[in-house]
Amino acid sequence: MPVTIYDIADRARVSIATVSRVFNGHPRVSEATRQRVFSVAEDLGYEPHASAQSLARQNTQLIAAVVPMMTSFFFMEVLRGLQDRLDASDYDLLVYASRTLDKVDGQLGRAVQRGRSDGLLLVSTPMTPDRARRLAASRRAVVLVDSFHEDFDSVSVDNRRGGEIATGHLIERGHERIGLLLPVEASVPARLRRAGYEDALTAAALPVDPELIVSADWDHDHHGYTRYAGYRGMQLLLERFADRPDEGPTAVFVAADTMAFGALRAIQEAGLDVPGDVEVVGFDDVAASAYVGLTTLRQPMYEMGKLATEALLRRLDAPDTPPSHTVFAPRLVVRETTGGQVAELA
Amino acid sequence: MPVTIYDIADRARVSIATVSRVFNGHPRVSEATRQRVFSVAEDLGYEPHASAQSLARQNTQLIAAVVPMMTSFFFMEVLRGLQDRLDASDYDLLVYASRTLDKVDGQLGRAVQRGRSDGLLLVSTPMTPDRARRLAASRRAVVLVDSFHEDFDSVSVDNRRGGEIATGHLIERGHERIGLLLPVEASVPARLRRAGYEDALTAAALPVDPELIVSADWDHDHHGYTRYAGYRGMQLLLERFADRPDEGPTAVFVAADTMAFGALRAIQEAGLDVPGDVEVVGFDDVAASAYVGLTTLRQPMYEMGKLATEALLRRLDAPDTPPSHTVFAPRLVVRETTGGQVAELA
DNA sequence: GAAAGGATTGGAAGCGCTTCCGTTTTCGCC
DNA sequence: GGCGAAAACGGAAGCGCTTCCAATCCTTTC
Repeated sequence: MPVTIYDIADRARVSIATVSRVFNGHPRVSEATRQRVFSVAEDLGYEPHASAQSLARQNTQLIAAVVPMMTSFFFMEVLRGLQDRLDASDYDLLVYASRTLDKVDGQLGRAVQRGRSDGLLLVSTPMTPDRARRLAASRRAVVLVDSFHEDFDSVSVDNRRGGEIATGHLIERGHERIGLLLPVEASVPARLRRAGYEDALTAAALPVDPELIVSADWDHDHHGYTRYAGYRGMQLLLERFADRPDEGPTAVFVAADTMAFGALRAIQEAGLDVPGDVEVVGFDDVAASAYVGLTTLRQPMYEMGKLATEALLRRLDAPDTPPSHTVFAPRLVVRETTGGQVAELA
Repeated sequence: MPVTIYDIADRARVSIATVSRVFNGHPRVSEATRQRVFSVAEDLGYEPHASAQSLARQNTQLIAAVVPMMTSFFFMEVLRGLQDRLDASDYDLLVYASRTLDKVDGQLGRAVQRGRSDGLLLVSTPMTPDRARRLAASRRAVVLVDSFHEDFDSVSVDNRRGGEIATGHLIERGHERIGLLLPVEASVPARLRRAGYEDALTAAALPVDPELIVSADWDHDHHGYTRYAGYRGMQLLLERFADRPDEGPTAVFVAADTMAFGALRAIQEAGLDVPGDVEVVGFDDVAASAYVGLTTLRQPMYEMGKLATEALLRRLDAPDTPPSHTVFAPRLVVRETTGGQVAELA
């Protein structure tokens, strides 16, 4: 039933080798036979068999993206960038989306199976030495998005600088007691953002007060990048200073917008006003942030996805280039939560 | 360099047939050789070659999801459902995400290539006769999510009923002049929601006034499912009644939450209050809706993804069952924009 | 102790395509 | 018209695995 190159070869009175050459645009085929083969193929409704091609060519035309979808918005934007670039190539996309980081290794294993994909895009996946080893052993093209390892191409955002910018913005606005809300400790980007926070404080000769810092270590769903984590975290922070309000934070840097939404709610429930009593800065600039008027740091997620794909495609046909690392600086977007204007609609 | 079953066969002193049997859990293999083969395989770091397996078995262990990502939230939720169910199987997921519906046919073509995937999940893709033909011709397992065709399994939500519920809710709250904001006309779910809107009005003996209806036909990005489309649409609607305010709408049913956000902004900019002057109901219940307090209709997106996958897997090993159709009823979630309570946090 | 019968195993033919190596054609040119 | 080189094509060997069929090996059973 399914038509193969043999059927075409028969009907077009050529060998299968020639049919194959025609379909692969091989130059050494006469125009006449090329036409004939194409027309027979058309008649029979022939379509090459992807698996057979993969096996024979030893490549799959598939690239695999491994993505812990912690914040779905980040993921979506990166995916859009990916997909847009991929559309212009003839690779298809295999997605391994895990809800938590513990599943990543399992997914990685599947993605890396021989004959499954030609290249890997690892998004927001911390590079442990073990993972690095497995990836290297798989001898596959790999590009890291939103994480870093010197052996692999990477496209990321300067989280530390972002933390510094966010905190610096609050310092400039006159705050001295600045809270920090983080997801789980294990999150690498979060650690870097924290480092930036500390950098900014230190640069301004302000103390780093552990009392002002809360990590949502109890919340492992989505690795703490949740509205609830922000809500609870903010409550905890406020409770700490319940009996000595003037020592409490007058501003908070929340390491992720999704968390910031929860934090805003908690502040509101505590009877405080934003930005009147507490100013808030987030990180990510997810879609809802503009609507809510949240000041935040925008990561060029779409561009990151696009660039990463670009890098992967490049590496795919030049495997032995030394790794390249692209770092984007996040951009501060000032909105109402730090006294900015009501944002206009895009 | 890469190790194959031949290498294992050599070292384990068995034939490749036996190696294959061992790896496929074939019962007719003695325990002794099974052990031996496994241990050799372990030593050599053997891993089956996916493409070779696909070719030999005539199946790919891949399922393809074709998804126009009109509203990213909807897509993400469905994807989560998909992925969660798939994790428990040994299928991997190929994603064809197109930004617009015109690209769908191209993606479909790729997804449907022989030897690419075993089954297809079509999300939010209107079933034209042409598409139905192509799918049928591909002889592949197909499940439709958020769309319908009698020849294929489908999992969808009753959009018409949703429109009716939304409108009915507003009617119950005493409104008689109820606006309707739609994305592009072409959108099938939107058409159904509109039909439900008309049903509800008719059932309440209220007239259907075309002046109260606006379609964002100018906005083809994301098929009109954008905040901007809602913003502009609402402005248009308000402008229409600028000179005779008492004939204008006292409530609006917006066919998608993303659009509703824009509509809320437009209402606010017009100096009107929600819900005081205008009440608003959306559709979808995306993440931001709860935060904003938008009354809306919740689609069980996650469950739909999960169920669809379930159906696909079922069909994959019983291809000749008659198609099944699952319809979920959307659920009304009352929030502030129609005078509901401030929602508590999840 | 031999025949019957089931459990194990090996041989070999695919699965559908690519590509290396030659062989046959064709064509330009003296 | 004949020669050589380039162009066009065919044969056949893979790619790495599955699986049918037949051969071999053990147990049983009488």
